[in-house]
Amino acid sequence: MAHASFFEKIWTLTRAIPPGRVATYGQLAAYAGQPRAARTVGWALHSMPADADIPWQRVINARGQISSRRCEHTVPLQQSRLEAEGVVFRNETVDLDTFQWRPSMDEVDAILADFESD
DNA sequence: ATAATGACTGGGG
DNA sequence: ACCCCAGCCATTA
Repeated sequence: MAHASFFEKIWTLTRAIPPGRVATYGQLAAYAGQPRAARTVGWALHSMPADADIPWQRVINARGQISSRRCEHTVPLQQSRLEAEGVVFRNETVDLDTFQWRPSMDEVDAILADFESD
């Protein structure tokens, strides 16, 4: 993987989120090495290649709610995609205690292994 | 090199 | 619990 950009790390991490689980922007930012770059994660997903097979719907905000109001992906679309995977919404909110993806540090390292050897 | 731009977040009121 | 706001930071729409 040549010159691992922050965006590429975010895309790779997003692809690793299992179906039926969700991750938050801040969570992925931290895994990518920038705990304070949550906003940049949203940008990374917004600018991901259209042909890439990335489960963008599995990334939501720290409140357990969908934050895609401002982009082409409508909230209903993201919610329906998640519900199709088994994620339950209650009052437009996902219970993070139940559905948040919680990989071990080792798993995260393995997911990003391709970037480390740069 | 600078400024602008968000699919954010945590804390305070 | 809810709303608001200042701080955040990689990338360049």
